[in-house]
Amino acid sequence: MTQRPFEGMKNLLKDAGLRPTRQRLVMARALLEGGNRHFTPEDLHAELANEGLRVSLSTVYNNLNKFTSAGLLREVVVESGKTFFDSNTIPHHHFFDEGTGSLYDIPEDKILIKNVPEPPKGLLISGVDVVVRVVKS
Amino acid sequence: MTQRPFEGMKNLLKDAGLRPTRQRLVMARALLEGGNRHFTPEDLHAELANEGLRVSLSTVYNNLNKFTSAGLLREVVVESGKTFFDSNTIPHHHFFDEGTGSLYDIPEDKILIKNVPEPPKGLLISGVDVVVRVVKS
DNA sequence: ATTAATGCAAAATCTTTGCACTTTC
DNA sequence: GAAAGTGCAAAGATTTTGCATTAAT
Repeated sequence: MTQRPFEGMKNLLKDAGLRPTRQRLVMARALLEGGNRHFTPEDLHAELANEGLRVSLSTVYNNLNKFTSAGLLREVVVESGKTFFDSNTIPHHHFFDEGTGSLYDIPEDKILIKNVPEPPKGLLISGVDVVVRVVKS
Repeated sequence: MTQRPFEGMKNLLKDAGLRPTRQRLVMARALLEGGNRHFTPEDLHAELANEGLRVSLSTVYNNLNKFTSAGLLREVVVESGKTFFDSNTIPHHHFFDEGTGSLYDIPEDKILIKNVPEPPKGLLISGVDVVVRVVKS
């Protein structure tokens, strides 16, 4: 994991074409410093609030979307009605615990996928997502 | 594809522990007669309305959920904020066209998946879903 | 100074629920 | 006639948007 120096966050945002506002710096630090994270907008908003960092919920939503468009985050779809974001943008797969709603990364090269058929005419494969659903045993 | 006889629908529902009401028969016919289908609750509601078959949207939602619990349908999660149902309950995978929102089945045995890692402690694999995202080429 | 971002409240989705009425068993 | 299902309108939950204010270039 690249432990990004504090000052680097500003450049990270600038390089992504995003103005380094206080709110975005706070979000970027929480998300991109340290290890891979899976979270909903609410999760992040609550976490920041807990630390006394106030960023409005709509700004959290708006910026998570901008971060995602800029390639800083990735969206993971595993449950209808909830959006998860993933700070790991390298292609990879997931375990999804249906009971708790927790996600766990599976490195892409751990799973062998072969013989993916040709897509329908006029379409190109943009990505392959594997979700391994798990339940309490 | 098993073309279920008209009368069979009643038994299908009964066998699933669901009272064969007019609304459920109408839904079951639309969904389970003929080939595999992918649809949202809104899709189905509009389709029925088009044919002059009135079933309230809440009843469509409620019954799609009951059908799913009963194993008559399956839920497919590919896009946050939208629930897709699939009348094909046999395990299989999907192409998802991000542009149009269309789903296409991929038979389970077409794709070879190997080396799925052990799930985290205390968890058991309940299913493996592969979504092949495709875009206009 | 210009342009973009924030925060709030309001609106837009999508889905579930409470309850009186109707249908099935 | 008891139990379950329906339909409506209302409530929930999640996400986006309009707009005045504030901050970044």
